[in-house]
Amino acid sequence: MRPLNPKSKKEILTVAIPLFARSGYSGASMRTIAQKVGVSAAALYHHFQDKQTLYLAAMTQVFSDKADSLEKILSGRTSPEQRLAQFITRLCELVQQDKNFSMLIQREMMDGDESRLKLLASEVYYTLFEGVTELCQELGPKHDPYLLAISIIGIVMYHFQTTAIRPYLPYSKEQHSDPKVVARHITKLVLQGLGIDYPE
Amino acid sequence: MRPLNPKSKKEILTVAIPLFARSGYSGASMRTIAQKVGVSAAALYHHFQDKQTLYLAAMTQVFSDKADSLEKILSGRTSPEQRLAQFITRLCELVQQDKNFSMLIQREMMDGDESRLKLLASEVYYTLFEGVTELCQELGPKHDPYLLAISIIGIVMYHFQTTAIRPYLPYSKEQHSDPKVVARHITKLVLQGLGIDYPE
DNA sequence: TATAATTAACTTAACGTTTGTTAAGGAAAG
DNA sequence: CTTTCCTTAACAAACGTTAAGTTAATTATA
Repeated sequence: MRPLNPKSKKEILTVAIPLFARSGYSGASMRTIAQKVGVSAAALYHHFQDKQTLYLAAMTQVFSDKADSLEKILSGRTSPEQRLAQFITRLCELVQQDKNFSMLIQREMMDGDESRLKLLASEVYYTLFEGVTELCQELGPKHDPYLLAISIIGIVMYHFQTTAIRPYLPYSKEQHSDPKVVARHITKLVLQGLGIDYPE
Repeated sequence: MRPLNPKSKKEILTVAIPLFARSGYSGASMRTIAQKVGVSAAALYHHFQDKQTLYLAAMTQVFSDKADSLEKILSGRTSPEQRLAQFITRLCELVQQDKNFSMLIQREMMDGDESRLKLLASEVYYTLFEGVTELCQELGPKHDPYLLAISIIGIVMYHFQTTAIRPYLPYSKEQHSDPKVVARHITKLVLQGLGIDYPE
């Protein structure tokens, strides 16, 4: 009989995303995804042409609208220092609250072929990166804005990438996973690194 | 007939390492590794109990001695500023010249279960991290030394993790991949971030 | 010193499993 | 009566792994 709750594309993606994030493309099988959805493996092919298509749809879904709130901050009319602080804080929150997002970005940067890297760049990074680079230029000519932009984004990403190994490292404390604490640390470091006094 | 050039464990590892780095554990098959070595898949089982064992041996080989040169710098008797500058420069060189190293670290942080994370921590990170944290304490109490240590290592790692996607981002220039340029940028940023004047 | 026994380093062939994917069909909603 | 959303069954290919046999170098024995 026809199922009472037909599974939509979105439901499948919702299940597939964390599986791809945790196990990678080759690590997450169609059967595993199907099972978690509560459906046969063949059913997935009713919604998606093949695994690649499903994977790409998952990527696009995770990436969409993610950069929006960040771009809004970057194009705000407050002072550059405030925009930087807000940007860092927001990025920390984002990365902390949606682990799939940062894990999938990471995987794409390692596994992605040219076409998928282009997708990642255009869908997530490009405009965002442009905004950060321009903000860096505003903040002062002390550093190469490109290198500075990568540094800022990199610090944030890395702090949360290392979450899993953190417990096995010395001096580790719980507060180091708090996005607010991390955000303040990074903001302070970067602003002072730019020769700007950081209030409080 | 018996092969004229019997393949040693090390030769197999030399081939396996870049394959694991590029494709991950499940992405690199025993047959692929064997083919690249120039040997049958079954031959690998003469040298290693199973795939897990081969993988772990590859990890250990890549990680061994990697942290040594860095630890030497950290325990040097020069000024803290100099040690930081040297450390950052050396880490940039290391990560740039052995891509397998940083890719495998990255994969382990994502894929590794508890036992493998412990291996990674004890084999690569622990002593190194301890050294950087202590250096950070010496450099001044302006920041939490733990967060600062992660930030420093993170900036370096991220700069080289993003190499693949770099060409598709705005403002990208070739010099941004030069470890010397990156090292100088990071050193300047961090030292100024600590309120220390960076010479030159 | 010649020869027999052992061992290291493989080979081919096959195993059972899992993989992505397809074919054929069925039930229910519009 | 078509379309949507699924099912079970099956496919060939690739997977990790093992069994059994082969060759050549090494070692032990006579």
